[in-house]
Amino acid sequence: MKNYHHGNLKEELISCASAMCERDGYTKLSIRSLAKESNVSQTAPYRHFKTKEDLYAAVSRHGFNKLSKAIHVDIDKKVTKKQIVDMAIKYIEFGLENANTYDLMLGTAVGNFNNYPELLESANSVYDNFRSNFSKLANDSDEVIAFKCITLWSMVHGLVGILRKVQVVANEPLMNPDDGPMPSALFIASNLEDHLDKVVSGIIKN
Amino acid sequence: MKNYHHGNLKEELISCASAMCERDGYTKLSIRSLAKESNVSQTAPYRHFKTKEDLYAAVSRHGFNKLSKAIHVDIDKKVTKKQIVDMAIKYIEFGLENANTYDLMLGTAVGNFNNYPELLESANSVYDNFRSNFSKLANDSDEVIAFKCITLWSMVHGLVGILRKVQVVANEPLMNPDDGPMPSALFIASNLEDHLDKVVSGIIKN
DNA sequence: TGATTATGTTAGCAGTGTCAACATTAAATT
DNA sequence: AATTTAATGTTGACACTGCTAACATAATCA
Repeated sequence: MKNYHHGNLKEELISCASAMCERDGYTKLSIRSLAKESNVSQTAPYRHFKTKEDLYAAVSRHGFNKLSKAIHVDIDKKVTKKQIVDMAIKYIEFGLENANTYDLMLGTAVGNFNNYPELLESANSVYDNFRSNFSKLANDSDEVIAFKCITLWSMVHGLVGILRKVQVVANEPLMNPDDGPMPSALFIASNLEDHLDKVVSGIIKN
Repeated sequence: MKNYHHGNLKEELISCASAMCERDGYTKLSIRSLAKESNVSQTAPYRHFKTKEDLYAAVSRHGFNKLSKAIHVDIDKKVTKKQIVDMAIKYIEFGLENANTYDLMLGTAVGNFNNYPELLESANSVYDNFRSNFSKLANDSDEVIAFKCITLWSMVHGLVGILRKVQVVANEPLMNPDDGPMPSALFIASNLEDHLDKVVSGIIKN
């Protein structure tokens, strides 16, 4: 019988699941619907993902890899404050443009990254972008660099979350209501640049 | 027949659901398990919550009210930078000590707060704590105040999220591994105070 | 070639959100 | 006070879910 064995199912499932996740949100992503959309039997995915959390971890890893690429800056260039601000903006843009996937990545759907070494590695590579930038900007101890990284990461992570809530929560004239329920990442970024600059300046001053 | 009509079921359901949510996480909270734990029939909750999102909204509102109380500072007192730092620390402590509920509140389980006016009101009351503090600290325009609020809220929100991930993601000596998978809120707070002080200083300087 | 392993399928269990139909009580109307 | 109506509870059912067991087929390797 033809294509009883698919040959490349795992990668196709990850790719399909990633698309479904971003389209409908990870809560709507079911193993059965994924199987259906991939034209395999209900339980075929179980040959590649032991549990649903395994599938989540694979999709999350996919997202972290994408994020890591998105915020990456060339390692040879001299690192300036502006470059760090740029990285922050790219991070925020990723979070807003891939909101559903971001929720999966930074949420609690995958409980403990230690159970998924590959996911851990991909998440670490995001962190490494922060660290390598800060370490080239000043001569700080590892602890201070970690402190700066956490501060900036918290800032941008928080902005991703709050910017999606704030228009709903506060009736402030900060954002253009014509932009719909979620203001465009570009609009936010243009306003944020000054702001991030100040925050980063504060962080750099240690 | 005795207690066919419960009389106070809705509040008991909310209270029970809130406890279950914080105990097991909101994803494990099912209407049926809630009904079971409350000793009513499977579908009794549907008389009070039309959908599961309705139930989520009620639990979330419960959490926002608690958070609002937790970070509230007396309106008569003169507002100092330290007071804002204290508010930030209390916010972070709440997020870490009520992590599962916080995920529900600030996540995407309730899609649009506009569909739940009471929830919106409770979430707004948290925002009002930020705003009222900043507005008493300097003579800023509404836009500037909003900007400061969003910055600080993002910061503390981000810290709640990242501090729960960072130990898993980065192998930095920032936190004491003896504290287990989640470092104690007190430990973090003691380290964070200096840091938040700097961040708040940066925000205040506009 | 033959045995083993990897990868697919079908059938089925327990749990879920939700609805329809019915039962009982409280509240409103006459 | 009696009766109608609405609120609040129950039971039963449907489609969907995560997951497992039992089986079928194909690829790999001795």
